[in-house]
Amino acid sequence: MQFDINKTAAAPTCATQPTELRLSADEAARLATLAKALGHPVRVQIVELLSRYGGEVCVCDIERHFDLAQPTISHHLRVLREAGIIDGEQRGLWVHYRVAPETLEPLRRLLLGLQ
Amino acid sequence: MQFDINKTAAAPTCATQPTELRLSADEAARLATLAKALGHPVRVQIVELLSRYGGEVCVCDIERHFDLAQPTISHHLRVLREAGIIDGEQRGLWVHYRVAPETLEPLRRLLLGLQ
DNA sequence: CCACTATATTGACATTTGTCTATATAAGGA
DNA sequence: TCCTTATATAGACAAATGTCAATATAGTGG
Repeated sequence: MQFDINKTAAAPTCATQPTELRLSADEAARLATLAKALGHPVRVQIVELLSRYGGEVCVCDIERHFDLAQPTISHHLRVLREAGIIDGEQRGLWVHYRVAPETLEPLRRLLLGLQ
Repeated sequence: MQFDINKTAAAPTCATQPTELRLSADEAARLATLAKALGHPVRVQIVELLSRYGGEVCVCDIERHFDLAQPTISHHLRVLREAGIIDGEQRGLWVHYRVAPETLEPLRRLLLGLQ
């Protein structure tokens, strides 16, 4: 066995207090999922739009606002739906979407806490 | 020229009112950038942590909370920094990060509007 | 049952993201 | 000046994302 004869004096240590996480891994993952679902301009527009026309917005109307193929809009609606941020309801041939009001509450609380 | 003799009766149309976007493309893009930067559990944890220890958190401390290689943490800090959500300041060998309080305001307002 | 319409799904493909290892940079102390 | 440490950057690579064309699904009405 050898001594480490080249060992130098201990480096100065960082002066800050050690911190602790408050969010569980699950909470952080849930918040990240919500934020990620809002992380595209088209989805931001869709959610903002739905929020102002409570429950009465048809996919055929949403599509008009974007220069994107229909399956692309359908994809963005699915991302929001799977995150629980919006809900769709069939009405005859059409589907109407609305914002699910409770879903974004944890993210809202996070952002208010960061203030 | 031909008549379309197979033309059927007009389909029923969707009964909902046409809607309008309120966000400009730039506003939507900015909001999406902020949300996307928060769209990873590690970044959610980092921002929540920084918000509770205002301006006094060393990278060396942040790293301790995650089972990830140092460059990976550095990458997440960079994503948050480039979105303007956090700022870093060199302190000797160390770098301290803090939340930039104004940056997330537009996202906060969006979420409050969705309530 | 058949034709038509609105929306969703599938599959392909380029781009972006998250992670790592290796290396660079910059600050401090001997 | 040289060594050590903290953090950042570069590069590689697998996985996820955004887009489209093609197709499937489901509802309406003849």
